[in-house]
Amino acid sequence: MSSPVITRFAPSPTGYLHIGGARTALFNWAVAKGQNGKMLLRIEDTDRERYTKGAVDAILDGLTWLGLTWDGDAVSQFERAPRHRDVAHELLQRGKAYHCYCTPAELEAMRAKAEAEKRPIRYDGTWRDRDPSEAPAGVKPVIRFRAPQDGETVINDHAQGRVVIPNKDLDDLIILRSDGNPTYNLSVVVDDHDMGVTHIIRGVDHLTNAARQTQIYLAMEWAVPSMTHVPLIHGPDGAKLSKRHGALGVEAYREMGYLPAALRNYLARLGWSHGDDEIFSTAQMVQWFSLDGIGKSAARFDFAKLENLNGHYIRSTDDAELLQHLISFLPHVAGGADMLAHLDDGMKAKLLKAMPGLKERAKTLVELKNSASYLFAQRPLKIDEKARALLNDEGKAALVGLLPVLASAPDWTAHALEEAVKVHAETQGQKLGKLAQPLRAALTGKGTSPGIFDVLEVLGQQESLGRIADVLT
RNA sequence: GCUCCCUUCGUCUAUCGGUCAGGACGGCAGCCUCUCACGUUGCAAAGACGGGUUCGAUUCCCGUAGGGAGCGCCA
Repeated sequence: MSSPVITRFAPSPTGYLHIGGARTALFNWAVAKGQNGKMLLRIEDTDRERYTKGAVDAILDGLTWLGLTWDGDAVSQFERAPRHRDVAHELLQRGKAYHCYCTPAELEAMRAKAEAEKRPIRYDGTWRDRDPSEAPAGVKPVIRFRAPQDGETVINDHAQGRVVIPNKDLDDLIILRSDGNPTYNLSVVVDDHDMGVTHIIRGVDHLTNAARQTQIYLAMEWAVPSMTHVPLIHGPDGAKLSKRHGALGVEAYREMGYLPAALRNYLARLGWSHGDDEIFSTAQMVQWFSLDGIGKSAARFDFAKLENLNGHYIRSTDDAELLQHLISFLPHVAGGADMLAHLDDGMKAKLLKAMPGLKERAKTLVELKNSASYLFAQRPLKIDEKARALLNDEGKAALVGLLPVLASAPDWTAHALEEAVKVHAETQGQKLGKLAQPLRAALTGKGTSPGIFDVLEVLGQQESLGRIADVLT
């Protein structure tokens, strides 16, 4: 019986779930699900100056929206500080750590000097072997880890391979601040150990930390977990993903109208692959997912591909389910609240009927919402004189003559109504569609059309339309 | 500056020494069509560069160039 797999996602509460973090969470989640293990959640909230409750909630909301569930309660790293302190002191007793009395000013000077002399910026070990009796009065010491100076530290990484870092390049890091609070690298090691984490999966930006953390594991004689450092996600221009690329947190993707399933699928394919498979269900992904499939190089975020994928998911989602997605999406988009206010049971039924036609041409929920807006539009619709002038009597007569045909249309979508017109036109040997075309162009300027349905409304046929509506509903 | 990592079509990627270097998005062209969309057919498009190893390198090794990450009493 092999030991259960325990992964963890450990974000710091920055106020949103970064898209890179979302992918990291997805990978952790997939590994845990696929191995029948657990994914734990730990909030790295030790920086109290930045901490806010809202920032934590944003992360939890993001994960929840994405459908990534965690096991047990979220662990607060801050609350575990006493335990971290204990370990720091144990390290002290083991001779693996020591007090350092350098002041921040001295350290700053040390760094400046090293930089000026173009030397690597590292702590010079002033207090590493100095007798504590020489400690200056009135200076609160920090505790530094006594890192090995010779040899090398090896990280056997599932994504990066065997990474070797010379120990001479790693200095004695502070593990306990002068105010008695632990620092990140210590806390992470202690927490991962105490939480029983077997697999650490995080961004490559932690690779150097992995080396320092490995040294701490070794000093405590703890088993080093399996490590996987996944490459970062870059913006479309190849630079680090940042604010100017628009979207940052997953809530932004939500607002842009992407479906969680589509985002999961897209994110999974960014840095990970399973042969030529592009579109797969989350269940399939979980089944296929393997740390070995993770690549080494950074990937650029491609909105066009995400959009294409999202369109696919919108089209293949069940109508009723898609309606639910749309409804829960509305509060997050401009103008959505207004639509939501008019969404009584009757409107829901109409929307549901219209869904087959609507979803075929929507790549995002925003587009779905916009194209559905004709159902909510204030009647009668407006038409300008220019457009009206373009309609000759022949065209009017032809369109009005279509009313009976429209009444027999199978559903409420503009598209379906147009199909009915088409069939009629073919049957009658008339090119009625051609008549509607110039009007549509005139109404819309260009681009998407309101459809025959709205065209008729514009023509002042509300009464007839009312009758059609009765027949249809 | 120092350490580590990366480099296949524009983008995401497949390939685990021998392939006409495959797929997807995007692009272009055609079909379908009253618009958009969907669908569909086809086309263009890649191994950064230079050395090795080998009968044979995209694949293994070294170097160069370019890119990225890290180097806090932040996480």
